[in-house]
Amino acid sequence: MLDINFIEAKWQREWNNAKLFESEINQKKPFMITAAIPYPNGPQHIGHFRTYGTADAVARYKRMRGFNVLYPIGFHLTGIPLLAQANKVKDKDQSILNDFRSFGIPDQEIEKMSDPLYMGTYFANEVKSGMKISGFSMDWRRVFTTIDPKFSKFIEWQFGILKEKNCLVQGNHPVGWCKKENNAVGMHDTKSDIEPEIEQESGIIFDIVGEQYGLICATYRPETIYGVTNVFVKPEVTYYICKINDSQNIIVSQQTYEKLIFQLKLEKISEIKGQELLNKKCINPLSKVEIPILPGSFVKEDIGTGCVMSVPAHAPFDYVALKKLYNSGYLKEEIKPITVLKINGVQTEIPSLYYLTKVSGDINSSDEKIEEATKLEYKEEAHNGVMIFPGYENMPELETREKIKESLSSNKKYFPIYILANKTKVLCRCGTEIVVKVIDNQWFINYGDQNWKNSAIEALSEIDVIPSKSKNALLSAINWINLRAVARAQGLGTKFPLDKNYIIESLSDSTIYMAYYTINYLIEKVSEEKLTPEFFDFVFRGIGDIEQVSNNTKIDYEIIKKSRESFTYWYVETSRHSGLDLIFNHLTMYIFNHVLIFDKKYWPKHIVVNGLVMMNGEKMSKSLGNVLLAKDAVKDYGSDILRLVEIGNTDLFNDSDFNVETAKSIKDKLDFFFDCCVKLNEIPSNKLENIDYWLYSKLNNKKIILTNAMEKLELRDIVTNIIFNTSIELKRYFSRGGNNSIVLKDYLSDISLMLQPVAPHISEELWHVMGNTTFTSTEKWPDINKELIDVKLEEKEQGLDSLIEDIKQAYELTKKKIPNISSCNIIVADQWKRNALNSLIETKKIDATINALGEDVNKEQAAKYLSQLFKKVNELRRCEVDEQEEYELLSSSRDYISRMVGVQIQVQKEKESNSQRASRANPMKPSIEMI
RNA sequence: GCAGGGGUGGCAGAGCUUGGCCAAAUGCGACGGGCUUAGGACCCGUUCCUUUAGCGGGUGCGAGAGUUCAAAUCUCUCCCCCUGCACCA
Repeated sequence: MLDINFIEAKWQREWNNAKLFESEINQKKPFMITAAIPYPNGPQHIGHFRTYGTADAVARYKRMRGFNVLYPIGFHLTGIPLLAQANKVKDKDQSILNDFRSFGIPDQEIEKMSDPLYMGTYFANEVKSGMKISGFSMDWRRVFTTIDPKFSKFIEWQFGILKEKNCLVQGNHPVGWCKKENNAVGMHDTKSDIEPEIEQESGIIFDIVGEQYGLICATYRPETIYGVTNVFVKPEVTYYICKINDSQNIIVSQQTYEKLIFQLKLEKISEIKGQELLNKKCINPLSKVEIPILPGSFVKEDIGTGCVMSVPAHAPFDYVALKKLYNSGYLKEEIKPITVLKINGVQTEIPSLYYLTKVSGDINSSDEKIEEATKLEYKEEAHNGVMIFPGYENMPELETREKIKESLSSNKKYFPIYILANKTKVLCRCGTEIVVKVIDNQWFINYGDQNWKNSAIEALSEIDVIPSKSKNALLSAINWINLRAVARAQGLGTKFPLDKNYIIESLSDSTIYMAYYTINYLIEKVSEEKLTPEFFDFVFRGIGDIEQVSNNTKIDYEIIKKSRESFTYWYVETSRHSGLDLIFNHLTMYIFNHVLIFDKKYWPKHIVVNGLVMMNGEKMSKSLGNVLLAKDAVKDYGSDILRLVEIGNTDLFNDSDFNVETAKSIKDKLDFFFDCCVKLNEIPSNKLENIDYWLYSKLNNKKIILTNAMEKLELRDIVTNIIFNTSIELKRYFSRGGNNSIVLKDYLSDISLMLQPVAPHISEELWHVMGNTTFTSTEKWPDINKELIDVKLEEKEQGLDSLIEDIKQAYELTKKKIPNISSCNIIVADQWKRNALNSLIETKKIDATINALGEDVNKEQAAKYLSQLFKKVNELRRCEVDEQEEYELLSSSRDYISRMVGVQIQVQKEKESNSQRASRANPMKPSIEMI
């Protein structure tokens, strides 16, 4: 039995002593692998085995393939969540305190976590120790965090380049906002962690006839402007007349005014009751038609602007409201809906009525029904609708929307209005309702720049993306990404160089940090103020003269030289491991920033996307209540087994339980391998027999499969092949009478070597038990010996297995009828049948085949046989084993078959048998006769 | 809505790129049997339906249609699910 904890600790000690993973420049080809750095806002849970275990497997495999491998790690402390969490601790938020206690964190530590930096550092250390006991082959000398002052210098340098290349632009940007705290509010700052969903609406101004002010209506569908028949206001509501953008006057409801002042420049002039607007008329800003202002009881005074433009032909609510007004007698004359768009194939005068009827509603329906009709209509019209209004004929609705916005804008009758689309009100932690604020002069990184995009696409075309289907996603991400806001008001991180009141947003400060690993331990003794852009320019871009850089920065010449050497050595062959969820942000930004900053030689080469599993420890803890901490799991199961489980089982985190059964079954298999290794010296070494060659053949096939899987990172295949199939093969070898230490030792040695990437500790242990004194970590990946692959031999063994299956079934079924069966004849098919089979496959013609068989064959018999075969002529497979070979195989395996099926076995040849069933024999599918 | 990825046996999950040993790997589960005082572990078998001993036959990989001698695999249409959509790591 393997004592997992003992051997893991032992080998970790050995690796440390030998400094196996401290990577320095040498003659070998470099390979640098980086995995997304953890965000330490909690203890490390077993999910990390997927990300870092996978990267570790690659690192270990590449070492065995002769590469000089660098696998560094850092910690990402930048951002808001730590701050938000620290605030919760400060506020004594019970749920977070309970969470932390359940992780076994002492109370006095939790208290100190009201300081976000303390919390981050604490958990970073936790995660680090979790990684260490997991035995990941990282170079621990290179650890840093994204809030290290020196790293900040590096980021400032990066942003200097972004600025210099005109990649930073300013503009307006809507954000969730707490007016009490005067702060931008993201998901982490709201009650119950609700993400504020900001949507854009169109505000359209309708001037009022004879007045100095207009109404501003909010709508999702400005393209229906030509279908507007009237405007609704709510009579009992107070409206404010205000000046917008120091030019025209508009009115909005009092309640929406309070929100809109955060988006539009509004200056209140006076108040007016909705009632007072009712007798007035206003002007459609595009068609210039005069339309009435009508009372709308359904108008919500706190949404949009409190004024609604009415399009009865395309909005069921408007249609119903107008009908009701007419029925009540308020309107003397019915207002006729104006239809402006149609859907091909749908015949209707008034679409809103059509949809109302479609959901089996009428004008007396409940709001829910009308809402349903509205949604359906909006959806179908947006999808399939084309305009019928003169001037816009056949233009799709969405295209028209943009056109109309433009026309309105040019008349200054259009203003974007942002609303929160959340179903319920979003509250700040302090209890205040969140509003949308448009921030002026927000800084963006302009990923929309076409030249920049082109370079990124060029780079992507050279990147080996695993799995390859993710390459598509990356390409569309590159095309899609546009402006990205880069400055944040709060959180930990590097100050934004162009406005020191802000902090660089945390995904933007981690796009090129991998390059920093190549130098950070070299500049350990350099004080941060010396780390000027000149230094980084030289090290990472080769700009300038080293003497001069040294003189100007006062940094030691040797340090600069080494840094440059280190970067240029390591950063050529880089592999990036990241999660599927990061394709649309981090990985895309990673490519963009690399192509902007570095020479082509140092662009990304290899991206590995860990698919299928969403890593979200937080969710795991809260919804499932079953966080399995890495350190506990390692103690219970061992790092190697966790690696194998994680790699072999994708959907671990979708299940509520850690799959103990799988872990156990893997442990059993490993124990079995271990026992085989231990017993190796009790096994004699003999002359090689068929079954030994069979094992060699299997072994070399396995090497092909595993090498291939390692190259393509099909890790699941690795686990099934090296754990489960190996155990099946070994068991079959023994039960088939295999007992030869020569082949076993070769087999087990290669298995233990090939275990190294995915189960490094056990790999070392097996290797060691077999008498080796080196590390598998530094051994070579086994070579494939194709000559030992014997297809025919494997075919024979497989034939034997299926024969045994057949006999067993036949035996079981026959036993019921004839209880005293004692033995079984197996009858080997004649050679002519093999010839006929193979010939039929080639010619696909029965007559030609028969003629080719020669004179000694009974043609009638052959025709019967072939006509049967011919039914499936396209599915037949050649049989390479001839009659004599099959006969010898079965004869020599009599004991084995006997043992497996429990009856005596006799082997006969078809032509020598007088059994009635003899003619049923097929090549490699002998006839069976129970006696 | 836009974008990306999916829908396979009791479950998880391969396979579909390069159509054919695919009734579909592997693991788990379930059932039966062996071993045990018993349980666990381990071993053997069964696990779509049918079958006149194995052979064989039928149905079958979201739904439907098509291409083909042949489709889980290729094409088209439809339905459904997951993820992301920006200041949030």
